[in-house]
Amino acid sequence: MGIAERKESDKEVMRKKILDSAMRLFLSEGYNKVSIRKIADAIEYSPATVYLYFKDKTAIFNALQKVAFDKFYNTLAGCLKIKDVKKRLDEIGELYMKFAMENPEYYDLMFIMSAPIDREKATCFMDDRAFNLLSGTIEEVFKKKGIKNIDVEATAFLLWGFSHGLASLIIRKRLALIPDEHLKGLFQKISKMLDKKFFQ
Amino acid sequence: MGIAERKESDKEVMRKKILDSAMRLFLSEGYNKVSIRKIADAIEYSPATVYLYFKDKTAIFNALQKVAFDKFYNTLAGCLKIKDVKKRLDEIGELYMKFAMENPEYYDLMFIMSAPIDREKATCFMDDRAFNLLSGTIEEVFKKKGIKNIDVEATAFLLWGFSHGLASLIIRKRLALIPDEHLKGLFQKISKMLDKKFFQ
DNA sequence: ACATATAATAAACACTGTTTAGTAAAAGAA
DNA sequence: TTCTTTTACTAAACAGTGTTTATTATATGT
Repeated sequence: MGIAERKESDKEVMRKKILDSAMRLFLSEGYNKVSIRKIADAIEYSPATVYLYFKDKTAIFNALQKVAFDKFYNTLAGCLKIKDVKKRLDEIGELYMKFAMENPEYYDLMFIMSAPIDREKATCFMDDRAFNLLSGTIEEVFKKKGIKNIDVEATAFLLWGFSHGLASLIIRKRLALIPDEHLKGLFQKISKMLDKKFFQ
Repeated sequence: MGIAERKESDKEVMRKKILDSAMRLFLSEGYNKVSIRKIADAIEYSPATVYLYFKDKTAIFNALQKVAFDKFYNTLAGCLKIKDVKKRLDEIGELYMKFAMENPEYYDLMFIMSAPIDREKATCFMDDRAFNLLSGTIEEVFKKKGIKNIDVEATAFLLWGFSHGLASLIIRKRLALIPDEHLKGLFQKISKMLDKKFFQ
């Protein structure tokens, strides 16, 4: 059955080709400017061919989202090289905002964009991996510091909620009137506040 | 100059007619499904006529955004009937989330949607009115409780950032896997945490 | 060599935002 | 009132969108 296998791998190659083009277009021009025709042009096939490999445009969207989540988790996982759990937690915050600011299109794709989402798949919930990394680290910090009366899940949601709130407001340009400098200072000030109140 | 005035008021009537139709369509079908042709159909004029009253679709978007911000501020201002400033602050939080959950399309329009935004206008920055209401109330609470070493602006951003983070994740269905019950409990838990740490 | 299954596509359908050129009615001037 | 000008409106077109269908050429299985 060598032919069937080769065909299967050909299909994979083609799918990857489509996704690569889609992601390139997506990152350079934004989601709403990615059309099936442009993707087809880029890979030098007809628009209809794309539909032989993906059910519709949202199937492509979902595949791209998976790519973004992988990149996102790999970035956050960079914190694991830091052994001090408190410093590791700080690093997660840093890496989270850095990722959002440097990869706004990826961030948009994962957490903001309103293209139809697979409610079946767990990926809509931040990506369990990343959330577990956060709450796991918080738990360790609490353990190390002997903090007992604070709910870990609630704290994780507070930190994530705030970070996402700020990141999404910035990405969607709702804080465009506030100078970058001021915003950065604000974020650091709030981080210190939270640190003082919750982790000491 | 009676004629010129009547013409001016006719123009206003027409603009309002367009916006009413646009908002109705917008609330019932979502922004991406509002087309100029549908608006034109609803008011029984040709699509081209719409362009005599609004430069383009984003001009309509901006006008609708203004309507949403007015409704939003009026809702939040309901907190002013409460005299106890601490309770008033709690009420702002309640009203904020209630507004977001009950009017997701308005909320989207104001804070999430990525249609081009007037960077000139202050409305992109939450709407100064609402933000001032929040930070003003926080300031009063701090004053009343004799709290001195906490930055008011930073605290306001923390509360807003967190609330918006959660609201936008819910509206864009990134928390769809978490049962409503659990989510509600989580929000209340976090509110109590913040209350204990920052306002007592 | 022939039949069948597969991969790819041209063309069409039903939409979208926006512009242009043309028309009919209203307003202003004589 | 008559004539000209301005205004309000629209049909039709342009260039784009996601998606489907019927058709063709090619590769596979017998």
